[in-house]
Amino acid sequence: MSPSGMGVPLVETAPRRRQASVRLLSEPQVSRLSLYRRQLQALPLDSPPTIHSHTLAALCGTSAAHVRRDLMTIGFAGSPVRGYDVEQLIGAIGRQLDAPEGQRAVLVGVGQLGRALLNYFTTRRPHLRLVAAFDIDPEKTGRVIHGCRVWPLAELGEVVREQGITVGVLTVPAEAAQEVADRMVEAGIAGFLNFAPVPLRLPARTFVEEMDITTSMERAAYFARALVGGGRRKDEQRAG
Amino acid sequence: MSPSGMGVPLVETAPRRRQASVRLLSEPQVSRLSLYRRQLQALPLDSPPTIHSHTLAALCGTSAAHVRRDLMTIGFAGSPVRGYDVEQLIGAIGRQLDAPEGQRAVLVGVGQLGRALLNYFTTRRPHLRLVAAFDIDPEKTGRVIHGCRVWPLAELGEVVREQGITVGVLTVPAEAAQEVADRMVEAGIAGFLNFAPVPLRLPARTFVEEMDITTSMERAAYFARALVGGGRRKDEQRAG
DNA sequence: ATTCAGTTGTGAACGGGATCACAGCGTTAC
DNA sequence: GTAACGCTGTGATCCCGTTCACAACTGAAT
Repeated sequence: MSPSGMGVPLVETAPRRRQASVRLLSEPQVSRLSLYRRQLQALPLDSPPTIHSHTLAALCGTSAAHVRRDLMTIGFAGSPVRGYDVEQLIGAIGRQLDAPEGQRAVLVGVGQLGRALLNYFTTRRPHLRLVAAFDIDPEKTGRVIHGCRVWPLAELGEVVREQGITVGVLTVPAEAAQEVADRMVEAGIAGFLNFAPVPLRLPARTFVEEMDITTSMERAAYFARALVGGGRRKDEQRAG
Repeated sequence: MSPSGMGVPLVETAPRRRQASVRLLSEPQVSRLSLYRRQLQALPLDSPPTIHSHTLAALCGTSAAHVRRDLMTIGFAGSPVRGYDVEQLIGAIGRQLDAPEGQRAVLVGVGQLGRALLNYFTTRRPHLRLVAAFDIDPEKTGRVIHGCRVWPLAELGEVVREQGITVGVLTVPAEAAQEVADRMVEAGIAGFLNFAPVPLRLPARTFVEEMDITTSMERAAYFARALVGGGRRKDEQRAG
């Protein structure tokens, strides 16, 4: 589906996700920390001010050892009996994950999925906000969708540069994805959420989170089959 | 927030993704194979009938070694000079990933995101089809959205059981996710795509693909920052 | 004061996916 | 016919996230 057709160079390709030169946190760690924080923030008001690794693990579907290891990595200590201070932990995670000055994101491709995501994000946390949307269709531009103004695609570079935006959500058709992504990189976007069903080929010092729904669906289907069908063929054994 | 509030049991938790007792393919392998197939099917009509590992790797953003290893795993051989036969490879991948009789999926939660996903999938491949949607809101039920009928949530069990559906997409609010998921499991669904921002706690012999958009966004933001900001602090070195 | 239950912090071991490197071989060119 | 190129198939290796296991410690109970 690449626009360049079959003219794919024969050079050996690099793995699709580049890492930071100095990587404080691993990818899964960032995911888990993000989840820890969200679960902690959603705790009822009358819950105790501290929480055990057990409990947090249960809330997040991980193991206690995992939680302890992650908190150790970010240098957050707890009390052997009381556990971890919830408020302070939320702060510590924020200090790791969030830019002190906050970060802004744009969304490109205001189709149905794009609109759904705008809805998802515009009312979200202040440290990471979707501040603009873009589309090539003149019918869609100018409007404000869920509190987010839709600009013509042509102005992407200007808006992104002016506001120092670093994160981008791609919800354009597959054919347009690579080209649009290139323009976003050029404008200064370094972190991508790619919902287009095409792997992006981007320069190093760029991070792409592939949100390939079709592939995810096929994974779910495959393992659904492997789990229920496969279990009948072979002696059942607890996962572990 | 888990409906059970703080009453989380103190038992040690298991890792959140259970594996098949006999696992033919690993999770990343299934993802890649799914992608290989899609890219192969999207090849222009005038492309050669065979393809090299190099080329396929470039199309999919992986390495040639990776491609060869994956195809070796599914027992598909190529010619040392011509490469892999495209048609046959597509067939071989299908034989691994697809159920011979096809698989059906349902979607629960016909909000904006749910509708966008319905749009995405109803016109898709025959081997994995979204055949029904469910919602608790009487206003939404009865209608047909993108060729997919919306049923009352109460009839979920019946429909899923009758049609032997094994895959489910969850696009309900966080508060409802766990409860709905439990009902889906009970009805026979074993593979989940969970878009609700809550980790699901499901029995073994069940597979959950967490599609946590918020977390993914925070990941993208974190690494965007680590890549462009972190590189200035430390000596730049190629990712490797 | 002292004991004890239960939790944290962390070195060490484990496991598995990614990558390397090269032998083997089919195809083409001459 | 023969040589040589370049791709495939795969054992071996590497690397890193996960898990284990236990010492150290804290606070409560007595």
